[in-house]
Amino acid sequence: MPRLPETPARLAAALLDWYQRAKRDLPWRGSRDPYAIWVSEVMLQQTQVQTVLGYYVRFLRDFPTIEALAAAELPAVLARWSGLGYYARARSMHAAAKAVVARGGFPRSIEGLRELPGFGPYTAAAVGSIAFGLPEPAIDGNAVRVYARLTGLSAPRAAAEKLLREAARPLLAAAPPSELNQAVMELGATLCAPASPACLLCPWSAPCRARALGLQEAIPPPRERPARRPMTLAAAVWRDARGRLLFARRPPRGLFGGLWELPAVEVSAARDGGDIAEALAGWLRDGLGARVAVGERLGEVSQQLTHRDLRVVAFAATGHGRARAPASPRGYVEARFVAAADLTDLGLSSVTRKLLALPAVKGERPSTGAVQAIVPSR
DNA sequence: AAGTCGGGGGA
DNA sequence: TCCCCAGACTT
Repeated sequence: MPRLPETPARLAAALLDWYQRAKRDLPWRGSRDPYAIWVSEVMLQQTQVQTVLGYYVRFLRDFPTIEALAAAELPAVLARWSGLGYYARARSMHAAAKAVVARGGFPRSIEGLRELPGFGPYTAAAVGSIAFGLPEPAIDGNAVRVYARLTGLSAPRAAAEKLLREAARPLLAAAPPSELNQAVMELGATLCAPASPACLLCPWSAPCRARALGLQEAIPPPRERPARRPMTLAAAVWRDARGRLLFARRPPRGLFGGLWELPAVEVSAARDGGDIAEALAGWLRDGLGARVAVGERLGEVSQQLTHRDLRVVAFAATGHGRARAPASPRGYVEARFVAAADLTDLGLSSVTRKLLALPAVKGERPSTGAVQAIVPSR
């Protein structure tokens, strides 16, 4: 069990003195609104401050209160989340907003908060301490690094989290919980960095056990991460006579759950050009029941995910006669043709935005005649 | 306990 | 290219 190297009172005093001088001015700092604090905590999960800033301001502008969020439709919420990633966060937040409004306000205990969708150990502690002053250590990636170095604990992150939460608990009784938790995370985000920590500026450098041992760069050990597997998709760029593009909505769970995208099918990564087009043609016929031909290859985009190396190849699809959106697209919940002006209302992933930005996709016009039809292979 | 789930910043 | 980011949820 890791132990604090100093009295909680002294550690807290040194940290808070530094925090008052060094803290960054961020939009959610100083807000007393539990809803605004909660929104920031959810957006900041696995996401750096810099990335969140713009999303946070726009989200609170469109959903200024928890009542507004609870009353909104999920597609509008996903549209505001578009590009931020980990879309389950938006789905959970919407569900939790409904629950909070229904019960007349946030629970005021850690256990109560933990019952809300999307409230794990960290988020419950962060919202509980910052909004309600509950003395619960908020253990995020920054806090693990700071506390592990302070106490000299060298253990894998999963095990370290629980141990450090208990080791840090006395600190939360020695200072205002809101300030203390935020100060630890600020320290981890600005000075106590994963590599090359700025120990000379750190308020805890004197008591820091890792520094005393010269192990500040070795603690905590790097996280094991799974290999990225390649994944190749073929996407159809299919316009109706009015130039609207066909989009399909993915099922609510799983990768890109609930988002809209150009209808696509996964193909073997080993296939190249012609083969991918053939696979797409077969899927358009069998999976969409679409009477279309696959035409020109319009380009490709790629996107690195945590565990996947995503590559999407876009092909023009050309219909015979009047275009009609498929009623039951395989692998999707629904499909419809969407005008360019209406795209801002849809939750789109970043890779879909990249596809739409391809010159050959943007510039493609409704086709009027001859296409290079590709006969699906059996 | 291990996988899954996005996307980007910074070295 | 690699590591990580104010993690949660499923299996």
